[in-house]
Amino acid sequence: MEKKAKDLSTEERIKAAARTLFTRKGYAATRTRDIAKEAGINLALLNYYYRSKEKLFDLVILENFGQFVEGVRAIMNEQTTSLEEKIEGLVNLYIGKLLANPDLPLFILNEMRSNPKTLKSKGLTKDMLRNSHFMKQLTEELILRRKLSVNPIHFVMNTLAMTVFPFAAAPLLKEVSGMSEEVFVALMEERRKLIPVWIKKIMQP
Amino acid sequence: MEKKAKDLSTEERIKAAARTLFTRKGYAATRTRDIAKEAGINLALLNYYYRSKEKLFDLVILENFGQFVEGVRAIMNEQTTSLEEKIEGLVNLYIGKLLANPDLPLFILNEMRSNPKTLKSKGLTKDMLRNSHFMKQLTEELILRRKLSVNPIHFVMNTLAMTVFPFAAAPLLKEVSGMSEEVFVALMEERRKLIPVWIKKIMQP
DNA sequence: AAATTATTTAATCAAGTGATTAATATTTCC
DNA sequence: GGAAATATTAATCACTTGATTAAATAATTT
Repeated sequence: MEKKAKDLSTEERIKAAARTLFTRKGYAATRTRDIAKEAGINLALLNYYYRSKEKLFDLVILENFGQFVEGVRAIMNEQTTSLEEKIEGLVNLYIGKLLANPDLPLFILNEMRSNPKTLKSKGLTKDMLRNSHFMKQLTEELILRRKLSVNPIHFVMNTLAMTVFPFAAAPLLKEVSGMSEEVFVALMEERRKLIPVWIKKIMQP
Repeated sequence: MEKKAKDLSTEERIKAAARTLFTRKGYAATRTRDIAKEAGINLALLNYYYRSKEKLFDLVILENFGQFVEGVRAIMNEQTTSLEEKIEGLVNLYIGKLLANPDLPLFILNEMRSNPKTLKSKGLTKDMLRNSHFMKQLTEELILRRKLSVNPIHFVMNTLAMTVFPFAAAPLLKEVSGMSEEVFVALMEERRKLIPVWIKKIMQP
């Protein structure tokens, strides 16, 4: 079957609909009839193409985790960039990703809580953090050069926290602060530059 | 009926079971039969005491949001403490809360994403942040004294991010770093002192 | 002790859900 | 053009789920 220009195939439309709804609402709260309606197809086609709701969900996990970690390994293991440049790269990567897909953080956090080994089986390798050039540089900087007795993991947590948490908590932050979506997005754009500066500051002895 | 010493009533046991499962798994993924089994009761009692699954869930939301915001207003509006002391109080409050109930952050974040007005109808008032003494002190410190052109909301986000995110992301952080639960808890305890220091540092011009 | 109220249970129900299927339509291949 | 393959649909099914109910038991009140 020749696909129409600019249009997805039925198979792709089902997967896109599934991804949207599973990411936003989770597995249990998403009905197969919801997916069919979102995709604009008959329900039987979901089973025709994907065999079951669960197999479709497995695909969505694969894609979401793939998107979550895409680009990380390259940044973390670039041999010619400084620690500071790596942090800038990582922060920019994630702010860009999450502005485009604000439902992703909660999906990842929820799935990791339900199935902690998911990330390992979906592409996470040791060189994304533990055996990365980044971690080597961070440890050298903190322990050897600055003689800090603080565990370097704190700074990894802080970098991820300041970058990812605002997206996961956006509805909460908007409610407690009264800010609009526009203001929120503007703050996230500001944080591209601010977060690396803050991380640099808190690493000072 | 006289309740046995040290034992909850049937009604309380049902609510405790519901809270455990709803907080961990969410509304849709929790079956009423699951709750009945967890509470050790016949399923009909759930409807006898609470009328429906949804009403029971509403109670759990009320309790969880109540616990989430308990203590915040007092810290935020204490007239005799400094900005720094408020930050220390807030960080200690939340690290204590979340060490005791690590499932709470994701529950709150999920519920806020599903129903953004929930917090407003469950006890959030403007004097918890926007009209708080804390916010007044923060704005004064940043704008008037240090002449920073950075939106004070960034620091609120950072404080919450560094405090809450590690708990929400604990499975992810343990997986990428390889640390154990014991190491994780130790790091959280360290952060009681570290986070206020970091916040102080990033507020420097 | 009897009446009343509260609690508990097994059985059952209606509605919803994920999956299946026979039939039909469309597209591709020879 | 017909056969084969692929795609699609409405109807249906078995099972699950939240809720209900009649009956039995326990506790409380009179």
